Amino acid sequence: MPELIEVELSRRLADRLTGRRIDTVNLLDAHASRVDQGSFDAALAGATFAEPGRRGKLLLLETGAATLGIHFGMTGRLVVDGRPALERLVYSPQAFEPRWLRFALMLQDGGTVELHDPRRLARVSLDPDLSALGPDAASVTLPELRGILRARSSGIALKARLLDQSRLAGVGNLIVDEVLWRTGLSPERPATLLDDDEVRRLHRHLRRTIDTLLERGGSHTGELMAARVRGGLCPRDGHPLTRSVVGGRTTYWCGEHQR
DNA sequence: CCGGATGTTCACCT
DNA sequence: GAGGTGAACATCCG
Repeated sequence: MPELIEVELSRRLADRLTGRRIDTVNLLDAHASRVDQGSFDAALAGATFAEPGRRGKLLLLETGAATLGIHFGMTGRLVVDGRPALERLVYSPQAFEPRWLRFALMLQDGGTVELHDPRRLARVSLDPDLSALGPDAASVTLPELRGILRARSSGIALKARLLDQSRLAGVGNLIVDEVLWRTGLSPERPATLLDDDEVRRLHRHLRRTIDTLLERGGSHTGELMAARVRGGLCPRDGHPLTRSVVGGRTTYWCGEHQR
C-alpha cells in the first residue's frame, strides 16, 4: 500500500493493537527484512503495543520496547485479526495467497498481525531511522513546504522534489499527479522557481487533496485517476493529457491548465 | 507475448 | 555532490 493514504488507513486499523501483547514473531520471508528472526524475537517477544504512528509511507507499530517499522512497497497489505486494512489495492492482486504472507505476529490473546505482499517489495524493520524522512505531507506547514521547494538544487523538477521522501514524506506518484493537476502547476517546473502565491496554492491543494483521498479511501480516488491512460483527456478542460516521465515516474498532466 | 503498475535501493553515468 | 537512468524485486492485467 503505497502512499500515505493507504498507510494511514492501515495505522487506523492498527489502533486496535494498543495495549495488546506480542507472543511470537515470524519472519516468513527473510527477504522482507534486513533484521533476522533472532533479533525480532529479542526485540518484540513479550512486548506490549502502544499507539501506532506513521511518518510518510512508514507505519510505526510502537511497543514499550522496540518500534516495528513496516513499509508496504507497492503491493503490501496489513491484516490485523484477520481484517485487511484495504479490501482492494490497485496494482496488487485481490487475493491473499498463503505464499504471499511475509511477516506475522501472534498475540497472546490469540490475535494476529500479518503483512501480505505478492511482489516482495515491502520491508519490516526495527527502530527505523526517522531522520531519513522529511516532514509528513499530511501535516507539513507552509513555511516547511516553502523551504523544501527552495532548498538549493540544480533546477530539479517540482514533481521530483515532492516525491523525495527525505524532504517530504508520504507523497507518491498518484497523489503528486493529482495535487499538481488540482493546483494547475506543471510537474516539470523547476521546484526552486515557484512564486509565493504558487507555493501557497500548492500547500493548500496538497493538504486538501490528502484529506479528500483519505475520506474517499484511497490514493486512486482522485479526479485524474481515470484519465491516467494513454489518450486520456483532462477532466477539467478536455485537453489531451501529456504522458511523460518526470522524476523517474510515469506522469500524466494537462499542458493547457498546468503551467 | 509485451509493457507497465501507489516504491525503494543500488549501480553507473553525466 | 546532484541528478538522471535503468535494473531488480514478483505478479497481475490489458
